Amino acid sequence: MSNTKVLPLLDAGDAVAACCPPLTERPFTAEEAETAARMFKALGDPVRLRLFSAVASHEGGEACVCDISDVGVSQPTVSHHLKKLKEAGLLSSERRGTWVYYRVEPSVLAAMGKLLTITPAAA
Amino acid sequence: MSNTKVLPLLDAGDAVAACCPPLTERPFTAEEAETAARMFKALGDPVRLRLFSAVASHEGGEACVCDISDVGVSQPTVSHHLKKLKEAGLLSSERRGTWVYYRVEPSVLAAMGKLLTITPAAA
DNA sequence: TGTCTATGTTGACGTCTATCGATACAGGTG
DNA sequence: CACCTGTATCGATAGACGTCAACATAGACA
Repeated sequence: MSNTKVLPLLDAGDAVAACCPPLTERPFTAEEAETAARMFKALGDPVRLRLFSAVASHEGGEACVCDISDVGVSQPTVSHHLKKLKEAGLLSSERRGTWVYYRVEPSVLAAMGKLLTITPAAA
Repeated sequence: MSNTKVLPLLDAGDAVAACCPPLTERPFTAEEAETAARMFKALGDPVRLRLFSAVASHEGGEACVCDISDVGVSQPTVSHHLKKLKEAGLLSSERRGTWVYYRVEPSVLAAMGKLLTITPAAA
């Protein structure tokens, strides 16, 4: 908490997109695991997964908070989870007038999908 | 081995494999999110991710504990994390003589990959 | 039998995290 | 300006989690 000087949100996304080979290709290094685990961890909470899925499946890949906040937890908790997803590089946000819109980072989604690819060599 | 039905490991794997559409297809229900989040959470720790990657990339998709336990934590911690991966349905284990071998569940890996597929409708 | 190695389990400890109510901030409307 | 709505932050708290040392268990071998 004390060492949160700056939040490198965009860097996180880029790092994730480029960091890692498929899980089945070779053993991850400590660094690769650290980077990739950050993403998996972000999706490792049911509420966050529902929020992320709601945004990802929304028209245009973006959604207002008011459209997705019906997940059974309080408003501060929703805000907290959206922040976590942002810090993990999975979502970006933009305020337009009264409402705040969250959007998925497609490159990150693709990178995660590649991680779970089954390589011919390992199969 | 005694047929203790304590841990429904295979059920967890099956549930994961069949539970969920791509994240971008429609908002997850609470139940779907609960199931899928269990997997992501299991991979959301750097040590577990390294262990899983080590097993998945090992010859034949299986590895002895002794081959993968060099991840910078104590032996009990390695055992603890392997257990977690087992409970999440990502790995299965089998004792052969002195050593215990862990193997990846390929169907689960494929199911997770499908989760992260970008559907044409959402793109 | 006893001993050695490989792996799992237990119990404890410190840290992280999900959650909430209260509050602050931002922007629209009157 | 004041007021209302949508969203973020703060502070507190209960529970989950990662880690280790100590101990337990399973199999191989003499």
